[in-house]
Amino acid sequence: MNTDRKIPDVYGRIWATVEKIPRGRVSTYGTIARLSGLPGRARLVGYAMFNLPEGAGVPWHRVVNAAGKISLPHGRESRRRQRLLLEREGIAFDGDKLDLKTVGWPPASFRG
DNA sequence: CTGGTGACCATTA
DNA sequence: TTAATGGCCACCA
Repeated sequence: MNTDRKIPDVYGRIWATVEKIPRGRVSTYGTIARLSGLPGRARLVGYAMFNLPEGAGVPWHRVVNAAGKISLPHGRESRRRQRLLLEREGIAFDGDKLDLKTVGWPPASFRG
């Protein structure tokens, strides 16, 4: 394969995990990191999202922080777009945050 | 090499 | 509840 790739394949692994988030659900940076085999590297997931090319087909909007809030800074266009895309999928917001217990993925009942 | 930054998170107080 | 702290690691000047 490609032994002299410039982009770390962890990016591709992270993006592949994000693609698994079903419509109407959200996951967190830490969870994506863990499911990608990169426990404790939540910041790397944020970095991978930041460097995500547009039109890649990755549902980046379904990734929020552990507090259940959109992590993009205020005033940024993509922040408003993320909220819009989530509400479009039927996700309800209470102020700035959503309920991870309800719309979080994987669901809490995953275990067992 | 060093130091700063960031779409993070768990712990502690 | 908020705030501070340490850990994490790719990238850049």
